[in-house]
Amino acid sequence: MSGPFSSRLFSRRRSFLGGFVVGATAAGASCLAALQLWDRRREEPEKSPLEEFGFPRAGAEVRRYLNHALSYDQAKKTPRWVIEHLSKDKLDGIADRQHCKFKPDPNIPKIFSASNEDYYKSGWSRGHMAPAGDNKFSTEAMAETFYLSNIVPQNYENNAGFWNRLEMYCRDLTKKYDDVWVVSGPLVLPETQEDGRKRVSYQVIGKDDVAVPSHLYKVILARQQDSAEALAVGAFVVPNIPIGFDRQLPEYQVQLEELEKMSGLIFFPGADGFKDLCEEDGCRLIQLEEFKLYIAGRRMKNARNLQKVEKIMSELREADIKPDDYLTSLYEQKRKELSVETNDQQERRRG
DNA sequence: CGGCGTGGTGTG
DNA sequence: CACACCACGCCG
Repeated sequence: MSGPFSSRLFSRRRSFLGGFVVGATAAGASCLAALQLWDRRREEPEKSPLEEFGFPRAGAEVRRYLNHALSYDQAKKTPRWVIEHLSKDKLDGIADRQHCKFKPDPNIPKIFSASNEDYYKSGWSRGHMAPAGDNKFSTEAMAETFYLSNIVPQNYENNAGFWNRLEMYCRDLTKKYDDVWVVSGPLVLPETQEDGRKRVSYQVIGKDDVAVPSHLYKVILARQQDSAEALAVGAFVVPNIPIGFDRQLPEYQVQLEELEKMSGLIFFPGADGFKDLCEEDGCRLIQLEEFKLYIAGRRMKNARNLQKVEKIMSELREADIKPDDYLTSLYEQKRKELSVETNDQQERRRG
């Protein structure tokens, strides 16, 4: 009689895991490797001719990282979906993207992986699905978002503009809701041709043929703790092209079921009775002036000399944007700080 | 916040 | 000497 460790049971499990290591820890990896070796030895005598070379397999279904999980599309060399959890405390930290590098995900077999060269001079930027900025609490977690398994080819302007504003909006939701879950991913949607027929076609880039999505989607699920109110959900489909600041988020909202039909995914199978996020919240994205003020603030923090500091302020003036209190105080603080340094340098030079 | 390109240094 | 890599500076 076969016990719980019968080769049959292991065989099923192995095919589910696809032979790849699932999980982020080295300990888990070596443990699974040991199981696979043991499994293969046990299986050997029972193999039927059909099984000799193994059955086709999809590879790892789900990969888990510190603050996100994803399903990887081995043909397109991009994720199918990426899910992450946001909360106020996770957005607070000192992790710095300047020390991060885009690189192939070491957990994904090379033949199924994209490389940086695929993106280089392709005309497309490397767009995060789980954003780096959601992981300021941990340098490790932030570094993991730079794995190319979390990246899709994205229009530059879209990435820095509309998609960036959408990501900021998701982070902003944590001020209003205790828990926010975000699912992001690429789509290749059919287009109607001149003859009226519909066709799916998409560009691929680099020697690895990384698929360029026609659209990106986001599903946002928000929950208020200690509240009897239903979960709020919003689904959005965004074309992978430049989108100006005059565009608002509700213009890109779709019914959750519509997106499920397009993507082939059921997003939150365990939940129902959703309220509409945009009816609940308004779904207001940051406007151009606010955006430029924010950028100016970031630049001000990084400024290394007085010349840069003044340049930031004069550029705002040219754009006819009045600095807010935050930027003004940052400016004065920075100016004081840098002029002190200049004095120190002068003293050192003298003596 | 989101990205890119380049020039200097390290390496075989 | 050619190449890889990283720090830094640049842009929206």
